[in-house]
Amino acid sequence: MIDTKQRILDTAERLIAERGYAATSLRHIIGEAGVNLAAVHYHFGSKEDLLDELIVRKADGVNAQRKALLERFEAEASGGVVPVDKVLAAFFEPMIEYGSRNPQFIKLMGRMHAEGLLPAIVAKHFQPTLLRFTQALRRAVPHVPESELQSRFQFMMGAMSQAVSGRREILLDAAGSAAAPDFRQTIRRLMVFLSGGLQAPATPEGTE
Amino acid sequence: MIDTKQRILDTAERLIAERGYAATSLRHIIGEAGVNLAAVHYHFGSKEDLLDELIVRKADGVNAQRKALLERFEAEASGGVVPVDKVLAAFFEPMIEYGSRNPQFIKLMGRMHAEGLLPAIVAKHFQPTLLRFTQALRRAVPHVPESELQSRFQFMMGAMSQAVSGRREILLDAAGSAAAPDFRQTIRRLMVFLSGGLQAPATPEGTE
DNA sequence: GTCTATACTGAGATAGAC
DNA sequence: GTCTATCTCAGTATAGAC
Repeated sequence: MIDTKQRILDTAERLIAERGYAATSLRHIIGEAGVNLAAVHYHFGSKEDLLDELIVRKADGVNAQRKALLERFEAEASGGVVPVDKVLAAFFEPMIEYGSRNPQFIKLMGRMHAEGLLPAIVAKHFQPTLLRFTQALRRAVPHVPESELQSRFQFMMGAMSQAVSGRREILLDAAGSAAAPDFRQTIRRLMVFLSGGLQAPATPEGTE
Repeated sequence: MIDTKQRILDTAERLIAERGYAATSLRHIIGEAGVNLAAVHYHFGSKEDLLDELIVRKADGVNAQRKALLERFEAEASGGVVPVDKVLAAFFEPMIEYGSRNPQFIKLMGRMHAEGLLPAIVAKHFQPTLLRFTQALRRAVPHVPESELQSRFQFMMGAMSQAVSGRREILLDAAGSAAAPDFRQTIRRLMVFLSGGLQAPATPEGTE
């Protein structure tokens, strides 16, 4: 059948979003998809490459929107500096939009984070977008030295990763465990948090 | 030999810090430790439980110091509120101290994060400490509603996780890749970043 | 160019002898 | 407490049918 590849992709995406990457064996995927084991390696080469394809087909659209939105803000600023909050909006709003309409994508990203796969994925597929945004941030917070800005960008990715994961288990807070906020609200909170963190004063060079 | 258990622990810690958890097979560990495969399961039950023991014997001291430092600050405030920066200091300074004298611990934590194991570990072994610190934070930033404070705590853990990992790969920044800052300096930067993020104004409830 | 059947290697786990 | 032997399941590789 000509749609073998597609069936593998769809089934893999669903199962990985539900159970996680490591916990989803290729044999499980091919069982549900009704294809042969070797077909996976024929079409994708390896389990890891299969995952890559999943991510790419989801992330490319979001990244394009991010870039477009940032460019619009830059055009509106016409030579001026796009403020931090707008840079953050350009980065996160497309994700909110996409995620709100595509809950499986959120679950998939959450799984990727939970298994420590997000950084590698980000490094592989988001690099050009991220470079674009560091440049914008550099202009938005000129009081922060380059080296520290890179650190803050790392922190930002870590916080985002945690936010996207949807995990609340870190604080199973016997006390007032409030209802879990939805994706949109969580990311909004993240943007406020990051805005505060990115604009903090520069850290003094500890020479002690 | 009675020190079989100890030899397994030491060898596992070293190998996992060097190569990562998933990449370190039990057969590799027992090879270097000179013990039998079944001994691992006899003493620890499973590979995962072995990891747990590694973490516990490292983390307990740090957590005790954190708690003691926070309590000292609270005593000094004598009924008043311990400011955010001091709460953060109580949390991170013991880690800086321990990490600076024990580089393998940092590598181990970095590996744990890189493989997505940190959140589970944190949830298992750091829960009481974390609860203690959320209470202190709640008093330090009373303008942030409980639900959002929990979100911010999640973000904080994510940022910390990323900082501890020592990864720079997210920004392999063809351009000015500054020299990697050392552990102490990175955590100091993290504290400044978090201070800004935690004290940000509350996020408006988007009802759109 | 697509797919199937089958085999290979290495992983964690376990039962039972000593 | 320790060790041998074995089990199950994973990802991967290949030979060959269509």
